[in-house]
Amino acid sequence: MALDYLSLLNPSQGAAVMQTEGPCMIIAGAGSGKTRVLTYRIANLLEKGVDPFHILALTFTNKAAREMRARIEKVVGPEAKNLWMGTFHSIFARILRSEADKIGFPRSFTIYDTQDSKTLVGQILKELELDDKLYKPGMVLGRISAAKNKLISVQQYLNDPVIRADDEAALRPKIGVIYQQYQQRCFKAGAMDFDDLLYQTNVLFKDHPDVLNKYQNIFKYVMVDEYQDTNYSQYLITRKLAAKDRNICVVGDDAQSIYAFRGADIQNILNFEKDYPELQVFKLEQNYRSTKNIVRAANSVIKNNQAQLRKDVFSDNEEGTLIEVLKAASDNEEGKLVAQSIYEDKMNQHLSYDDFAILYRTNAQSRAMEESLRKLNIKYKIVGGLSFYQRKEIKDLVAYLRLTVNPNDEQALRRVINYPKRGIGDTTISKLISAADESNHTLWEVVSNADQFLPTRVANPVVDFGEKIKSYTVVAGKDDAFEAAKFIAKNSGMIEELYADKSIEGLSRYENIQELLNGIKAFVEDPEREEKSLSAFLQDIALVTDADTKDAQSEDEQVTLMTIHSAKGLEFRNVYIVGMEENLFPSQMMITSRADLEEERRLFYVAITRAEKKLTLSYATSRYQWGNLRSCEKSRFLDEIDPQFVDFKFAATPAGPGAGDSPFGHVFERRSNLVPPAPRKTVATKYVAPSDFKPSDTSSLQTGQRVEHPKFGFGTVAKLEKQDGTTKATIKFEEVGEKTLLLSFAKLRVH
DNA sequence: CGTCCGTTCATTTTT
DNA sequence: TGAACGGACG
Repeated sequence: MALDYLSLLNPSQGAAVMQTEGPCMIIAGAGSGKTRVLTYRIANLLEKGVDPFHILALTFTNKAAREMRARIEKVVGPEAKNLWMGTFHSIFARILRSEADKIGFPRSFTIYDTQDSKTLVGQILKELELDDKLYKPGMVLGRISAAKNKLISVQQYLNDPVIRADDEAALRPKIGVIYQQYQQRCFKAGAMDFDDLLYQTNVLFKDHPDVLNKYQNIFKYVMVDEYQDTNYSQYLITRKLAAKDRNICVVGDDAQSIYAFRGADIQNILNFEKDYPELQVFKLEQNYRSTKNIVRAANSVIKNNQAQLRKDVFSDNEEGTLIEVLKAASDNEEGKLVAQSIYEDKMNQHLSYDDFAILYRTNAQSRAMEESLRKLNIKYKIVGGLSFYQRKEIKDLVAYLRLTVNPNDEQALRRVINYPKRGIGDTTISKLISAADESNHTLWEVVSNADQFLPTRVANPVVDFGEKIKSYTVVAGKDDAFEAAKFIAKNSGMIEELYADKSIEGLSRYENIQELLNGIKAFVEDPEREEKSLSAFLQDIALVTDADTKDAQSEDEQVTLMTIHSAKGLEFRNVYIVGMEENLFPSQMMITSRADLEEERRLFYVAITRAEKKLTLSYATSRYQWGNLRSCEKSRFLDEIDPQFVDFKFAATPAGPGAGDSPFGHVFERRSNLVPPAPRKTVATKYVAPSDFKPSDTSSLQTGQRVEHPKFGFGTVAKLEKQDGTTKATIKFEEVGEKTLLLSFAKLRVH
C-alpha cells in the first residue's frame, strides 16, 4: 500500500520527497520539517523497490542518525535496519576496517580521540625539543587537522611554498615535520584520528579504483544531512561515491553553517550546482516551529549577510510575544535577571523547567547562570560538559581494552603501563621510548622484549606487564566483550585500586567503572548485535564521545544550559540568549574579517530560531573576564534585529536618583530579597604541629603503632610494605583518613 | 613515588 | 577567576 505522501506534506516538502532520481538539493530553513522530508524520501525509495542496502544516508551526529532511523522504521518497518545510515565517521570507519589491509592498517586499528592526538603531538614536540612558547599542542594539531581536512598530504605540506611561507611567517617552520612525525607515529601504532577516518577513505578511493567502484555500486542513492557543515574531505567522498549514478541528495541550510572554524566549507553548498548542472533545488521555507515574530526577527538579522542563498522563511503560527531584551549591570546580575524571569514565566504560565533553555557563546558564561539558578532552587543541566568516556577512570580501563585489541596502540600503552603502580617509573619509560625510536620498533615490541633493552631489575615489571597484556589478548580472543572486560578490570588491579579509595570522588569513579561494565554487558546482550567481541565494542564507543548516549533518564524537570553550537538542531519553548555584548558575541576574534563576522551572525540566527514561543536576549554592561572586571558594550547584533519585533522595556535605564548606568543603584535593591542565608562558617578543627616536633627513628616501626605527623596529625599504622629497599607505610589518620607514605621521607614521631 | 604549589592559559568543537 | 599542568620537594 502506497503512502499518500502529498497529504502528509506541504507542496515543496512533497516535491522533494517525490524527486528520487538525479542530483537534488534541499534548502531547508530552520524548523521547516527537514527530518520529515528526509524520512519520507527514504521511505519512498524503499517503497519504489530500492534495496535498503543500496541507500547511504550520512549525518553529523549519532543522535541524528539514530532518530532518523527510528522514524523511518516507524514508517516502513524493520527493513530500515538494513539502511547504511550513520555519521560520516562511523560509516567510513566501518569501510576502512574491511579494507584496512589495502592501505596498510590492521583491521583492528585504534581510533585516537582528540585527547590522544593532543598528547601525541605534545610528545613529539618534546622529542623535537621545540620551543613550547611557539608550539602549543592544540594549535599544532589544529594546523594538522586543517591540512588533512583539505586533503593535503605530508609530502604536499612539506613541498608547498605557500604553506612553508605561512608557517615561517608565524615563526613555526617545523609544523610540516611534526605533521610527518605524527602521521608516522599513528601509522606505527595502528591508529587513526578522527580526521584520518575521512582522509584515509579518500586515499583508499584514490589509490584503489576497484574499491571505489565497489562502493559506487553498493551506494546507488546517497543522502547527506547538514550539508553546509561538510569539509572538503567529506565533500570529495560523497562526490566520488555518487559519480556513477548521480543520485545524490543533500539537505542543508547555508544560514546555519557555524562550523567553518572546524574546516566546514560553506562553498560546498553554495557551489553544489556547479558539480551537478542538472540539479533540482527544493526550498523548504515554511517554519513550523516558531512564532511569526521570532521568524521575522531572525530573517531581519540574517539578511545582513552577503553570502547566502535566497530564501524566504515564513511562519503561519501565531504572532507571538515580542522579543524581550534585558540589561544588567554585571554578569552576576544578568544571571539573576534570567533566573528570575524563568521562575516567573514558569509560575505565571504553568510551564515546566524543561521548556527553558539558556544559550551562550562561551562555556565560561555558564558559571554566573548556574549560581543564580541554584540560588532560586531551579534545577538545571549543562549539555556538553565532559562526557562519560572522557573521565579519567573510564579512559584508563578503555586504554587496557584498546591495548588488548591492538597492543601497538602507543597512547593506550603509555597511559596504563604504570597504572595501577607497578614500579615502572618515568626513567624506565623514557628508556623504552628511545629504545623503540633507535631500533625502529614499536613501543610494544620493545616492552614485550624489555629484557633485551634494560637491566633485569627494571626490566622485570615491564616484561610482566607485557605478559599480562598478552594474556588479555588471549582472553579477548575467546570470550565476549563483557567477560573479557570484567576479567581485565579485575586482573589489572584497577578495580582494587578504585575500591580502596573511599572518598566521594573515589566512590563515583568506582561506580563509573561498574557503569562502563554494565554498558558492555548491554552491548553483548543486544540481540541485534552480530559481533560481540571486545574489538567490536571499542569500534562502537570510539565514535560515541558525545553525551548524547542516553538522555531519557532525567528524573526532574530542568532548565537546559548550553553553548549555541550544541543547541543546533534543538528547540525549546522559551529561549534565553545571554551575553549579547560586543567582543563576546560577536566574539572578539571574529570581528576582523567579513567572513568570520558572517559566521557569528549565522550563529545568532541559529540561536534565535531555537525558540518556539518566547525569546529573551540579555547583556551586561560589565563582566568579569580573566579575573578582572571589564565594561562591555551591547552587541551590534541587538541593533540588527528589526525593532518592531523587540520590546526594550526591561532594558530601559532605570529612573531615579543614583540609578543611571552605574553598576549600582537599582541593582542593590534587588539583591536584598535574593541573597541566600549566609553560608555557615565551618570551623575546622585543624591539627597544628607542636613547635617542638621532632621526628623519631622509624626503622623499627610496627603495624598498630600510634604515630604523629607534622601535617596530618595523629594516626595508627595500618600496613607496612617493603619494596626495593624502601618501606611504604599506610597510616590511618584521625583527621584526614588513610594516607600512604614513604618512611624514608615522612617525618613521623612514634608514640 | 606522590603531593603541593606556582605558573600559565584561557572561543565555538557534531566526530 | 579558576583549572590544568609541570617542577620541586618531602
